[in-house]
Amino acid sequence: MQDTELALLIDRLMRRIHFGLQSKAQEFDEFQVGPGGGIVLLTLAEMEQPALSELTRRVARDKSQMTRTMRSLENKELVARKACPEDARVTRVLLTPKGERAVADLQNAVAETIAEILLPISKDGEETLKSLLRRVLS
Amino acid sequence: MQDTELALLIDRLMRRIHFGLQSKAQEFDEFQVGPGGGIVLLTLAEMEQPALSELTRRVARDKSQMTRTMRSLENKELVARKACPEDARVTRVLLTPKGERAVADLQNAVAETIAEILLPISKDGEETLKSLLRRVLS
DNA sequence: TGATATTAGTGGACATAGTCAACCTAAAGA
DNA sequence: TCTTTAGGTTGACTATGTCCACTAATATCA
Repeated sequence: MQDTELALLIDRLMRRIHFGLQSKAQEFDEFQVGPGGGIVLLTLAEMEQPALSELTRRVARDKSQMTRTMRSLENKELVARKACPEDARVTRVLLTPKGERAVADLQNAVAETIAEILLPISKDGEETLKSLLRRVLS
Repeated sequence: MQDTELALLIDRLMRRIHFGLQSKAQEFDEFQVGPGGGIVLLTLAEMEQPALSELTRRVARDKSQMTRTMRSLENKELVARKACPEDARVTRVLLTPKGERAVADLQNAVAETIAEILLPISKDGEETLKSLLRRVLS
């Protein structure tokens, strides 16, 4: 028996998160970064001034798209670029103070949404879920 | 501390599945249904001639987009529409024999991809993961 | 050292997917 | 009957994704 269930479950969960966040976008997305910019910001917040290429690998998007997302975030003054002395090809990316605030808002909204969605399972279940996903993606 | 980890994990897993499938698209996606059509076909395969509106709710897409996806699948003769006698507004959707074959190919490819991705965790872990997701989405 | 690959990043062109509003028809409710 | 609601379609627009070409800087290795 072919097991395709997981793929459909993941897709549906993704949509749930998406709609949950969208419904409160007015309250938290004051800079209108949208889903694309949001993922980049949240990921960036977990890294230490990564090279753009590292960030790109982490979010698993095309580098050309990342160029455009970065430009948009830069125009909103949420992120900044910094030259890398050791390697003139790379640009390091960092959050501006304004970006830090945007990230905090994003984190609140995402955490709230996730909490709502995870209501049907226990705290233990949630931890198990995350630990399994972490292992899969490690 | 705000927990946004799950959202990022889900996003990354989604991308993994996406790339895994894309890399073997030539082998299985002979009708070029792509990710959008694929999700619809797989979901449809699990339902009994649903109304288009039911299918739309299940995959959580906009109804206008579903109209277009359906047209594309219909042009490839993978799905067919059927009038509903009880309610003249609804159209029921069903897989054609050709569509059934496409679904079988899709299922193989997806199952194979999922299996590769889930290598780091045990069979038990996999079951736990699915059961947690099922409960969340129930 | 110098020729050649590789890597980081940008830009253009195009395809796919998502969103929103208007619209039509059929059914349900008052 | 009049009004409301649900199922579907269409159009227009935005956002994402993908592919390819290109520049500049570094690595590799003869």
